[in-house]
Amino acid sequence: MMSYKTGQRRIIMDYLIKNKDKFVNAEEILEYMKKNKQEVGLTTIYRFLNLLEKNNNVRVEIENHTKYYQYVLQENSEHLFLKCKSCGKSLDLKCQEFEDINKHIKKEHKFRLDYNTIIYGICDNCTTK
Amino acid sequence: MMSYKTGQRRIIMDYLIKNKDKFVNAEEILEYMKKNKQEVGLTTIYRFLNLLEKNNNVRVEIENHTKYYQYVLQENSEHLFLKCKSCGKSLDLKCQEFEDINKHIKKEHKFRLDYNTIIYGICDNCTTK
DNA sequence: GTAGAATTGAAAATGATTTTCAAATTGAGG
DNA sequence: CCTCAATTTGAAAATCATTTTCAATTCTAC
Repeated sequence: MMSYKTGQRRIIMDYLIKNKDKFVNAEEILEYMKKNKQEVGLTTIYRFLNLLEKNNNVRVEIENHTKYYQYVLQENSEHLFLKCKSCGKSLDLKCQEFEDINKHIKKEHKFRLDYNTIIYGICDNCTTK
Repeated sequence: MMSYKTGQRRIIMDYLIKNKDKFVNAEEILEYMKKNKQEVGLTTIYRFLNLLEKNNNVRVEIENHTKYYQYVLQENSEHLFLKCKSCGKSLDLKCQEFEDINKHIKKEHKFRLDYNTIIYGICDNCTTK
């Protein structure tokens, strides 16, 4: 496991978990830290985010040359994630159908799915307008 | 449809189609153009790639701060695409199982899948080493 | 304690992409 | 063929998130 029990990493970690339903970027984390008088440098934030990414603890999304991160809780770490390309609405795909797909991909295509993959689509609401 | 029948866009287009099995970046396209004495500026390449992306004609992947593009042929434009995060091996998911998943997502989750989504995993070969 | 390793962060560097803007090309109508 | 407006082009400059550097600080064993 990662050593974020110590130092500023724990602080960054807490922020990520608190915001587990959004995608946040380094700048936003820094902003929050500043407001709450937490001393963390931008470089440290970037370094830790890279670590989390390498360890597959986060979903990563890039928009406008900026990386956004979402911490993946253990309980959701085996579910695919669907997100609307247009409005951002998103959900964990927990139905049986996806368990089946995972099995199918494993058996027939010999791949182990990366559950942090973000699957994109357009939600009904965005389609009809 | 897009107006790439004219000018340098057609040249870029041809290159993308010729390399439809890889992901290529702007610099590689430029390099190729230079070698073949085709006059196309980097700016034009970037502009056209952005256009293709907006029109959902390409799959986009970002690695090391660099965007890589893969042209999506009409015939594959309704299949999900699976790629190994480690070695890059990839395939179009054409089985019935995925047709079913598409229907499921449409009916139960009210999303229209974006077929240009890249689903990541680890292939057998990369898993066992 | 103390040495070695890991972490931190300010400042500078990086580098792919975008913006700007003036020149060239295109295309629709006459 | 012209002509004019709209589109496209590209060189150079600007942008800006991220990485690198490196010296200082903190942590961890022993």
